[in-house]
Amino acid sequence: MSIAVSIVEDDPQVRSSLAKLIDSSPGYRCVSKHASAEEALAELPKVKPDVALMDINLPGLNGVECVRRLKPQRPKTQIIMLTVYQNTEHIFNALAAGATGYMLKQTPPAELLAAIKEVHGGGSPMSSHIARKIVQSFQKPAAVMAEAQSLSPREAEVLNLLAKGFLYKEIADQMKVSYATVHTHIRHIYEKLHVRSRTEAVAKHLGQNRAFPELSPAD
Amino acid sequence: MSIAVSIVEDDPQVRSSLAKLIDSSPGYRCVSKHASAEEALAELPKVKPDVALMDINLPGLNGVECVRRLKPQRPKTQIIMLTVYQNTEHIFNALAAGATGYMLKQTPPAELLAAIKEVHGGGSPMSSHIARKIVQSFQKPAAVMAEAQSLSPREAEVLNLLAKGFLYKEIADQMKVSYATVHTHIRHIYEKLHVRSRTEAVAKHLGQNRAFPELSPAD
DNA sequence: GGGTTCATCCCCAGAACTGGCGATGGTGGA
DNA sequence: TCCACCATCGCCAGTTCTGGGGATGAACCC
Repeated sequence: MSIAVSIVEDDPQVRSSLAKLIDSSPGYRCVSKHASAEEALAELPKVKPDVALMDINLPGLNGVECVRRLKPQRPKTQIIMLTVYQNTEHIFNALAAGATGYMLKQTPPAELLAAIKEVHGGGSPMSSHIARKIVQSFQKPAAVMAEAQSLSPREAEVLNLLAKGFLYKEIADQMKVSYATVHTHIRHIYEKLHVRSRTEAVAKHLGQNRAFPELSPAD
Repeated sequence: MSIAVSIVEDDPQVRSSLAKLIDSSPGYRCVSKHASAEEALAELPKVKPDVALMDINLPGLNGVECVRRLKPQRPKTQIIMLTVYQNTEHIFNALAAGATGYMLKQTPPAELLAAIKEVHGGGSPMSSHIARKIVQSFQKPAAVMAEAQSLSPREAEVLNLLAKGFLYKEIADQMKVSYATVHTHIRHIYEKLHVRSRTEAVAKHLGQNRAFPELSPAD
């Protein structure tokens, strides 16, 4: 059976050329086209496509919001964002909302078809630069790495428990040491990481300020 | 100029067949082969390859540790992990350590060559199932999403600032409201997210317990 | 009008955290 | 041997957070 694809895209030209590409390729069929998120939200649950190509920059409700609302209703429909935006915020928001692929609009037709097949087969296709940005989000800055390295094993253990929101007392119980010891470890952690509170330490530890790297305290 | 590739792999057969593949493909050349992480750490800074293929399961120092130590010395060398492990912990650890690609050993030769080219060209090649797992790590569980949705815009704003480690007073200043208002918002956030402290709220907000989803307080 | 949600502000008491000051014993390197 | 680091434990003062109890006005919907 061919892969059923829906298109959500406001530009009539792009929309019809995508549809044409899909319908003219064996193994694929375009089952619906939508000019707005609102229309897609109304129609897609009935159409039940395998894959949806979703523009981000839609008039009215944007593509990310559309994904966020659509995904709970149609978890099996795999959504590929198709956009010109390469900034990390858009990427993370789209993926967090439930998209499984993220391709740039400039992608050549053959690659786009391959992406549709890949997402339908359990993969997560992305343009190469997008993939690199996602991978980089796992990599902490060298400075943070160096600081983290300076923590002793015991201190690292405490930091992990701190990050889960445990109280000092709970950490003490789990590590089979006294409250005072936990307290001391934490003071050392704060010194080494140059922070003044558990939340700052945790934010640093989780490599955070990922999606929203605006500003931080004491900077 | 062809792409200079080094191989770090303890199995002599796999090692030599990889080398053979690379050397017999135009545009690629195998510049060194290493049977252990220790050897690679000593040699690679001299060899200066463009790309290194790294096994995870090495005797002695493992591949992830090797990457962690190598990357600071050779930031330009792009490292592709080549392994049989598909579990998320290995993947995240490898990427956090500085690997930019993650391919399974069963990958067909043509794809492996494409991956080398891709990583050298600024991408991050990964086997399709690996990519999906990485993307899934951005997607928060439905329950957390629902809770997050219930936050008012103002509360969401407070939560973002909480996540950066600001004090109540600092949040108040930035939002141009009183300490009491921040306090009230935070109490509402805690109620809606079912947490009892800022760190728990932040952990939930950042969709954390990603890499280490062991246990959490009050579970 | 009545109900709801939101955003804003206030007081208070108790719990938890932060940051000083200690201390001991063990381990491992210079 | 001495020094550095680590892990463990203690006390105390001050700060910050948590969780109750209020309150007001505005906006919205039925």
